[in-house]
Amino acid sequence: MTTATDDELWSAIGDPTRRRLLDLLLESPARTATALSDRLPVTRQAVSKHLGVLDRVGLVEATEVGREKRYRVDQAQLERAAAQLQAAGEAWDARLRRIKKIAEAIERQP
Amino acid sequence: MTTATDDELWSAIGDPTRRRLLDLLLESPARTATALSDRLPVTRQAVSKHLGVLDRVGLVEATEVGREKRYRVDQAQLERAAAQLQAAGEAWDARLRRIKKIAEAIERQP
DNA sequence: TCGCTAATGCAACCTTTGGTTGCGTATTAG
DNA sequence: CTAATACGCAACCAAAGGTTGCATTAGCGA
Repeated sequence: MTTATDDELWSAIGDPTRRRLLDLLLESPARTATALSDRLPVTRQAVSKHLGVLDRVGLVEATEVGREKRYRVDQAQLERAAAQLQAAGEAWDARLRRIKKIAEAIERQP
Repeated sequence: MTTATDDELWSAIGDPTRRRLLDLLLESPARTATALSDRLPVTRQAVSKHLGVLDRVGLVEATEVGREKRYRVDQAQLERAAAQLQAAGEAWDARLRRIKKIAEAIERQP
């Protein structure tokens, strides 16, 4: 149920800082690494590395404007990621329910 | 939207090996660390450490039987985690939709 | 135009964490 | 009783998140 491609996306959005980065980019697009680092408890370089990761998996894209580099979220990709999160949650939920049923069935016949 | 407690659970289920571990424990409960490591590409010690993490956040619990220690999933806790996953996915989805609407509205008025 | 400031990128380094190997201890099987 | 098995602890390794320091380049005001 957890494929290799899954893991790539997971590790990308699995990091708290990267999640907050995506969050910030969603509420105000086209921000630069420096601007983003102002709103996070980490340095610009850390932010820059994270943006690099997000860029490599295609969750964000950047356009260079003069001396600054503005990032924005790739909506389609993030939608894919969000869908996978929901699916993962639902999958576990379903399995838990199945197991709970089995457990109850066993309890009913001593 | 992403609280501190969130992060604890995220980091617990954010690791691929831990996710597979939970998966294995769901399909056949009360397995030992050694048995679990047989079905994973890592050593018993690695599995043991992961089980320690999962135990600390309350996702699994262990009962000692003689020389072995059997682990099982805490259903209530995993349900909480699964719910958070779904919620996170839905939250991002909702924000994306909102932004998409705004973008379209802007495009319609030149 | 000149020089200063602001935004990036690159590199070295530290720390945490997932992972391994090796060893010692305890419990169970023969 | 002895041997095999399940576990825990400790040292060690590599990758990843994070920091500091420095070099580079683009914009802006005098």
